[in-house]
Amino acid sequence: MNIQISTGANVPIYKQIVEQFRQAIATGELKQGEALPSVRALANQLVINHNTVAKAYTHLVQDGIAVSHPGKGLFAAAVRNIYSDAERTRRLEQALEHFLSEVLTLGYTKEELSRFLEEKIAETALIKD
Amino acid sequence: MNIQISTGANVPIYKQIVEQFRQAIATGELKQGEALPSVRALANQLVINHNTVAKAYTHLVQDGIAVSHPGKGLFAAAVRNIYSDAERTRRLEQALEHFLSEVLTLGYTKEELSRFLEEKIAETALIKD
DNA sequence: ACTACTGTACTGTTACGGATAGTACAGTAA
DNA sequence: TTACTGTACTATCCGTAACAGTACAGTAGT
Repeated sequence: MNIQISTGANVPIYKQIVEQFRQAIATGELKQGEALPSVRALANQLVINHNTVAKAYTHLVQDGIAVSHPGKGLFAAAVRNIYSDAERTRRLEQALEHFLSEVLTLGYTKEELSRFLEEKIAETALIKD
Repeated sequence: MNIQISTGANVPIYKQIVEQFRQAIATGELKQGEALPSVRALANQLVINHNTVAKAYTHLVQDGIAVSHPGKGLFAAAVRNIYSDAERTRRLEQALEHFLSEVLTLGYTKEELSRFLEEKIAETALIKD
């Protein structure tokens, strides 16, 4: 796992870590049962405080995408639907609305948008078909 | 203009205001030359500090989607492309990647995603065809 | 048993952003 | 003159992020 953070971004470090592990597990880059780097190892690698990594890990556990074995480490959980169907739909709708709101101000036409989206989805790896 | 804010959200009030005016102007709900509510009027209406509204307004002006006439008020600017083509593309790509990243963890298939997107784009009002 | 690792849990401290309150000033218009 | 407009300050409060340091119990190899 190659985690990268940028301190200049307006998004907190621990959220960047959470996001990258979320994605790695969702895409299968990190398979079920595989161990995540230890809090101290990752903290040392990223030159940040181990508490910050620990904070990210608690989020991963709370989200159910990683399981904790105190004394052993953190491990990627089984890929499964964490949310209910309603929650899943709600999150999708919210994400989409946020995206459209962003794009609205850019003045793209529906055609341009559709074309761009289809392209991007097609080339996005590891979204199951 | 009916601005609504939620204090419970993790997004700052001033950003909520900016976002809603951005959208209102982009969609044409707020036409060029139309006046925005005064900082104090809106602050009073939303029961927030007028400095918070002023902060939102400075962002709108900086973004070029509203013009300020000190002593008179703030007015919706002409709808135009604020960004260069490169910047426009960059923002679109970034927004899309963020969206896909969000959705990736939800486990949607490409077909589901495509269908959902097309539907949503079609029903979204006022994106020029 | 010893050692070295693991996650977790504290106490402080520092820094920054968001929001508040209050005040002030110059421009605009009835 | 009066009442509005945006703008610009100062000061304060609170929450979050990140830091430093320490500590403890669980796990595993030697």
